[in-house]
Amino acid sequence: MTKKSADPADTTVPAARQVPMRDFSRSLPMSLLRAREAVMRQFRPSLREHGLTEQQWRILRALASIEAVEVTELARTAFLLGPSLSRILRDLEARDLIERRTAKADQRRSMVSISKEGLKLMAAVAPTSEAIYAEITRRFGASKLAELQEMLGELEQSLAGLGSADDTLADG
Amino acid sequence: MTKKSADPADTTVPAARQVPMRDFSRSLPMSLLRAREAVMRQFRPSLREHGLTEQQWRILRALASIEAVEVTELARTAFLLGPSLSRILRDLEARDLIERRTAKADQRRSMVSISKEGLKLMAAVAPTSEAIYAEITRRFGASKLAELQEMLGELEQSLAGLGSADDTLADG
DNA sequence: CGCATTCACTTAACATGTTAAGTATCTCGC
DNA sequence: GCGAGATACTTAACATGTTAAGTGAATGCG
Repeated sequence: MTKKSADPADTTVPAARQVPMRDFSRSLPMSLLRAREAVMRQFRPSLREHGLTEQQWRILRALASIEAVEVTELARTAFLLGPSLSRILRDLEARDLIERRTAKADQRRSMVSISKEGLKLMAAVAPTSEAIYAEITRRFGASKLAELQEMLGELEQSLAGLGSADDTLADG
Repeated sequence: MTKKSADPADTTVPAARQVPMRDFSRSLPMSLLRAREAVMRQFRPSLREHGLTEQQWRILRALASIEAVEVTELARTAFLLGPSLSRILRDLEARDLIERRTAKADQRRSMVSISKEGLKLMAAVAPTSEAIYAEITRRFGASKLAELQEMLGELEQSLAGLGSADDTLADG
């Protein structure tokens, strides 16, 4: 732990230390991953008590503020890929937390909405969830939190359209 | 795509709009998730070309700077859970990218190190990876990037020891 | 020593991420 | 109105995340 072992005079090195790269643990992806994990660790226990995973909760929340959405738009909102969403919707429907009906105008489209059961579950989870979020805000600082979110948004913007030319998740 | 289809005249509202919560898409977990995805989207194609996943790459990078580590410490460094690491090490070993030997002092421990093949692969991937990182830094701004990482670290610190009392991943 | 406990790791089971292929429906040009 | 292409989703296949249980080896205590 306290042993750096990055000693230039270390002659016992079998193979390593030959590929020059940034310190791995300080890379941006790792920072983001660790930060997000630190945050989600706070929420998971509460969600778990209600039999919900993080993604299922995202979907319910996305549905709570609207009447009904197509699957594709829901995927964009909840930031899930189609296949993941497809599976989760199947399960949520089996649990009667959501409802699905085929759009009249376009038989390909499936309109998804939250059910009465789903709303009841949300009402049960929301207070705890909000309390946790409030505690995180208190610990980190509200203004700092806002600033962080601002920077995260800017980072996203910086990289928009850099990757694949056909970024499906891009905001039309 | 350009069709919103959120018809206000749809009087068939089933249930929604009854659970008061923050705007879902502006929650901290979502911001972190989107930001990280925006970043990783840049790296994945290059890694994929070399037959590596993001996690495999994390492991190789973690191994490149040391001689050998126990699996448990590697898990902490690469920020992977034991079971995931166990599987990935099995695969990387089958591909001769890493080597494993049981510790003499403690037969339970398994010492992992990167192989010559692994180093060769890293040497092949590193340039592109560094170039991508440089481009991200250029786009977002070096000082802003440093500031962001600083804030992410603080966020982590804020939440350390809030979740489970026995946070195994805590830095000793 | 004997044995319960702890430890390091693996396996198992289920859920999601990710890419590719499949299916049904729609659109459009002709 | 028909057939090629686009669209909206689903299924499939493989890899990882996550939790729980299993296995073998070390520790500690009587």
